[in-house]
Amino acid sequence: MGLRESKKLATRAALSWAAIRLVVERGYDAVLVEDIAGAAGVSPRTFNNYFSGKAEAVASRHLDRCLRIADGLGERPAAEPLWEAIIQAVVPEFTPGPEVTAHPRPDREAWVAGLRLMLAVPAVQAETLRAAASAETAVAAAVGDRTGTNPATDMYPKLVAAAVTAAINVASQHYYVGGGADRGQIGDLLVDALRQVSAGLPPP
Amino acid sequence: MGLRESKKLATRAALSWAAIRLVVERGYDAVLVEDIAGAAGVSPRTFNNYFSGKAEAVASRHLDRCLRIADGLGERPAAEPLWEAIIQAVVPEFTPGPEVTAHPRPDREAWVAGLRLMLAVPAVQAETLRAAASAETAVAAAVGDRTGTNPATDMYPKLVAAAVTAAINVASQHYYVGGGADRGQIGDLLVDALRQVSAGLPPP
DNA sequence: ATAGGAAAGTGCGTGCCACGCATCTTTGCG
DNA sequence: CGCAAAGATGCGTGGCACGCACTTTCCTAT
Repeated sequence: MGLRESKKLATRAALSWAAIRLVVERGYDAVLVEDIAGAAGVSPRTFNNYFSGKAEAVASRHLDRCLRIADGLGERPAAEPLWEAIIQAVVPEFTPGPEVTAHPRPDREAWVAGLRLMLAVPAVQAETLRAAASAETAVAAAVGDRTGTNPATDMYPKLVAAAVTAAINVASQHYYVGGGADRGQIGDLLVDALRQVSAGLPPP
Repeated sequence: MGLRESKKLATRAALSWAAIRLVVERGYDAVLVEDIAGAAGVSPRTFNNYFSGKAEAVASRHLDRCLRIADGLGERPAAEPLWEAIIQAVVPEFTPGPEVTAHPRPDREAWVAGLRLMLAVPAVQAETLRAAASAETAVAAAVGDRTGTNPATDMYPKLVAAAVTAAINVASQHYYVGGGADRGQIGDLLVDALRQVSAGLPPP
């Protein structure tokens, strides 16, 4: 990768991170595109070369995460059962790295509160869902490779991808919106949700 | 219901219908909020008393449809198995009424082409997904009633609702984006998708 | 029946935003 | 070293979301 592309990725990451940080800290409406661009050290006009709007910038980290899930699924051993491979590909993307867990930041509750507010903004919800949905194509392709099905003709791989997205959405919502953000591990919720979906959701 | 509420519903329906018709005919960017308001016989300012933007107006019919699914599910006999009730609640909402099938309009292919274009607009995709997701609360409540589970504490009813949405999305996409909009019935795709999801999506 | 008040519709003004276009700067390569 | 392509920037414009104040319409309680 040349200098060109790596700088582009760095700018994109800086913009996305700045967008999230500022929105969590100040609230969605109180953050201007100008602020985000400034925080990322770039011109306001350049912001729109990367994202079509504030909401897309905020959701782009979720998009990247879902695309990494598709990649991760493609790299699981072929002998592994499908849903086990899915779980192994999904969970790591939602477990905070050591750089987060090492710092038990005192403002964690403020951060979570800001996150909740951010996720309650309609435009953010919409763009987040769209990000996940657009990544489903890549996930479906990986599922197609693994199961020998064709995403263009069979619904099966697309259904699996959409079901995975659904499980992720429900688990995330249960974790953040419901009061789970304090006591439980989100990874456990994810595993639970994915197992239930893969079991066909029979009435209990 | 008083005159007040029925007028409100009529205005909302008129705005939503006008938005869809104009966007399908002319393309998303070529339609101004002013045009939609004019076609609905209402002031431009009033448009924003009903919808936060063009995209939400376009997606509102899908929102209504998903909410009717929740209602319909609540009215299925309690003895009916859950997933059978779901299928019976979902399918009728996607089968065109006799007022559509009676008229084999000559411009049907143009309409479908416009529809495809409309569904390809990012803002429309995002708002459509958000509409379905917000209706999931109602669907989850109905599932909770039927199965004796609590949407506030258990993920199960929310997972069912999200899985239903996922199946609807995949079947719709397969029908419109894929070439199924001409030969097949969308109802068959929906039944197939819902059955696969309820069977746990085992690899074929 | 009617008066009072709530709810909906409207007009205006404002600030933000998405994006086309032209220009300048940086990068990769011969 | 110099050139062509890609990216960053500045400017201008049309549109949009929404707060606010005012008018109109409808419901309700006396």
